[in-house]
Amino acid sequence: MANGKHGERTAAAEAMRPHDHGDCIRRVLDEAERRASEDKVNFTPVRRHALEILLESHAAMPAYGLLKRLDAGGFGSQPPVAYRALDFLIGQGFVHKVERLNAYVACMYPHETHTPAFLICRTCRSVAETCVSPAPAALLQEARATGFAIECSVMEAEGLCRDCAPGAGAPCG
Amino acid sequence: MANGKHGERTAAAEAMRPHDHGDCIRRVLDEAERRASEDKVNFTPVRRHALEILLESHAAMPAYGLLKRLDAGGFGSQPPVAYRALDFLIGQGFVHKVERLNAYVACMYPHETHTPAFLICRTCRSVAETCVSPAPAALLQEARATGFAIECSVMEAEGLCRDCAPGAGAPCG
DNA sequence: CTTCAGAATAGTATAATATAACATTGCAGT
DNA sequence: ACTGCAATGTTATATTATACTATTCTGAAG
Repeated sequence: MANGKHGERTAAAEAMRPHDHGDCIRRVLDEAERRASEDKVNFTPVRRHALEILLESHAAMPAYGLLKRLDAGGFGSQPPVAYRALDFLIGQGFVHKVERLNAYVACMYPHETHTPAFLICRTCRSVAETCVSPAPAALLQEARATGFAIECSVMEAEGLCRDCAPGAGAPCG
Repeated sequence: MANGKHGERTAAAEAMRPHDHGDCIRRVLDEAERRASEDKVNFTPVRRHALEILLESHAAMPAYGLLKRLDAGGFGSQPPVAYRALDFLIGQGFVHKVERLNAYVACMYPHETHTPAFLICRTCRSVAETCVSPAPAALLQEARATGFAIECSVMEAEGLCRDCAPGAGAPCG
């Protein structure tokens, strides 16, 4: 099955097939670096390291997992360390939160502002990001009808990735 | 602004306009009762009371808010009381979890299995449920392309409801 | 009627996620 | 040097959720 560990097969959208993940990381990191200097925001060591950690795999990582890694890197062990880095990275659009998992994943499309959508495997917890339209048509329509102004949306589908295909029952109600 | 309190205006889909919320509650409760007996599941007092509490408003309620109310009703004060009731209600499709808020809302369409979608006001936290297709087209397409089997999906849009229309910046990154 | 199995509830403890609040540092602009 | 702001350090606590064990209730089998 897919497992999202660095260098192994993952189920992330563009990572369904084995790929040079080193390239993957470099590409995104370079883009982030470029965007940050362009926007004159402070891409500090802890922020950069947090992004590097999340980029190691296409799987979502919980905040406390990230914190542990940051601590190992000498950036401190208290929750605000991780949450501040995440706030920044999410603000810049370099990282997304996967609400369904309460976990965080590096954005694979940092070059464009977009509304992400995720395919989440309930078995291996791999997360595939796709880059789609701002919101499902039905929601847009309902919003128009009721005078609701959509600012951002969350689209997450849970199920089984190809590699986890056979057994078990649905996780949702 | 909309506020979702019982008997006042709310921004929930069918509740954008003032309505007889008593009818609203009765209708859903009756339907739940019917479905429960049809499915031979045990709609016990604590489960029923939990649903009644959530039905009081079209806003999402956190688990510990529900717990407090259940405790006030004599059903116990420990977290499992609320989470067990929620597990049941969600399993039956009578309640949805709003992932973005980590909060729970009574389903307004208990008569049909469906994938819910929500419009969440970031100011008044009102939640409007709409009843839509299983997943956004783009996700379905991506799923097909990668062999991912979608079992359920989450669609949540955050923004400003009509009543909260003017000021402030976006909450998302 | 008794016993047994399963569902539901009660209760305890703790895990996991997230933020508030305040102190300190370091640097850019004046 | 001073000042103002962004970032970081630190402590504490809030919020959300689950694991686990024991007990009670109820209905079906014997």
